[in-house]
Amino acid sequence: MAADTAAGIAPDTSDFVPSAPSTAERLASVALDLFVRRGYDEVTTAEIAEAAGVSQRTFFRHFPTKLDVLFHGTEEASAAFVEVLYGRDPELPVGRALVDAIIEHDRAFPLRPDDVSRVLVVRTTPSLSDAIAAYEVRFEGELSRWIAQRWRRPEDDFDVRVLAAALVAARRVVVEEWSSSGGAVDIGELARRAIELVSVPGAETSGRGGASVG
Amino acid sequence: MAADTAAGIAPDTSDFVPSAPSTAERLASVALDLFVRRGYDEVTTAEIAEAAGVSQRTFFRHFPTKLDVLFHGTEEASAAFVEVLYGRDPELPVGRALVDAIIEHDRAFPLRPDDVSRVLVVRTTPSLSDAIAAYEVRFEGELSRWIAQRWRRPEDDFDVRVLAAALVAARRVVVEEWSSSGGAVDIGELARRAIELVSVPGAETSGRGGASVG
DNA sequence: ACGATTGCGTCAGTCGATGACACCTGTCAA
DNA sequence: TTGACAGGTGTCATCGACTGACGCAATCGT
Repeated sequence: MAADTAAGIAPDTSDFVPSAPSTAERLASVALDLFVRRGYDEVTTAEIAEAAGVSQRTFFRHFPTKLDVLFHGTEEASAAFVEVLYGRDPELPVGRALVDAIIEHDRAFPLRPDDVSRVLVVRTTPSLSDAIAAYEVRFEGELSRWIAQRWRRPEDDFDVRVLAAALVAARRVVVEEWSSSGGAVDIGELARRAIELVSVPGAETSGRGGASVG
Repeated sequence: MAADTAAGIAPDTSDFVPSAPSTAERLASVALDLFVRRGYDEVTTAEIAEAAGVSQRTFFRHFPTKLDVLFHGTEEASAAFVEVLYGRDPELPVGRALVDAIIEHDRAFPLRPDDVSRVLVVRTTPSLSDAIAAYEVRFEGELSRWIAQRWRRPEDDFDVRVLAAALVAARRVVVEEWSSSGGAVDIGELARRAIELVSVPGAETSGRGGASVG
């Protein structure tokens, strides 16, 4: 029966119709809509599946967990951010480069309506703020790799891990503050301020000055 | 339930028998043992309940979630740490006071066998590291209050939240590093090093110097 | 002694998540 | 054309965390 909506369009070799959302797309879209209207916890995966016209089993074939359907579509932005990060001038201090990356990424990936909805859902669901924290921690590894490369130190170096953890945490607060304003405030300004608080500007350069890292 | 250990002493005029573990105590003890032996994910709440001689329903009457049974007994230490924190000299810079608190708390609450087991369980259960992150975030609020008081700023001040988040994250790495060594390394040294990396020493005092925070 | 509280058992049910099996459809090679 | 194969799906059954409702028994306060 799902073939009616999806496969029915496939043989259509004429002009491509952008309105041929995949099952995953439909699930994510419908889910976000339901989450916004009734709250994350009040919506069951079975409901989402039904609203998308598929079985619950199919839901879980596309999204390993309920949380993943909420974050569908954010992976590209995350990956892009990492890329921007590695694109920064290796001579810049870590903090400065991170601020630059946040600003540039904001330009390349401005807030979309779906992002705003997502933030709304997260902010109105206490149990989700925990999940967010867990999500963020995964980014720590990524940032550790980046810092380790710049400092020419191993990834699991204590200093590297500490700074990565601190920066990820600071960035989380920045994004929180920013997204709770709906993207109105200048994220670059927030980032600059936050990172000045957390890392000594100029103390660590690409080669690591070692000034304050005793 | 707490009556057995604390208030239970009042009516108990005879000798107090320490070998009268409450149901919660028994559940937690049995659970930790099972977790260590077979892994957190391989042990069901029903098993824990059975091993403790109660029904599964009773398990959930004592512990809202499976995670809570693992962390049973850590609340006191956490509360004590907060107390130590507020006991620091208000004139000390935030970073320095935090390091002091970590050291003093370590002296007052050295690692117990159960703590070591807990760390082992957490470290061998990937899905739990996420949960840990979530747990840690709750501490952020506490630290925000503390910093806000020292800086005489509101709790939800941006700078306060950033520093709190960064410090909690740094502390998490410190505790990770320390507990993965079984408590062998000097946690004070780790803490000092980590916090020097994250906050400018001497830059912010009780009144906030504002030197590098502008 | 009596009503209230507390602790627990039992039963049934919800919800997230997974495994097993079968079906249908499109593709590609023989 | 035929047949093997893969991808996406439905159905059924089940697990495991967790909750609500009801009832029983020991204990506690007055």
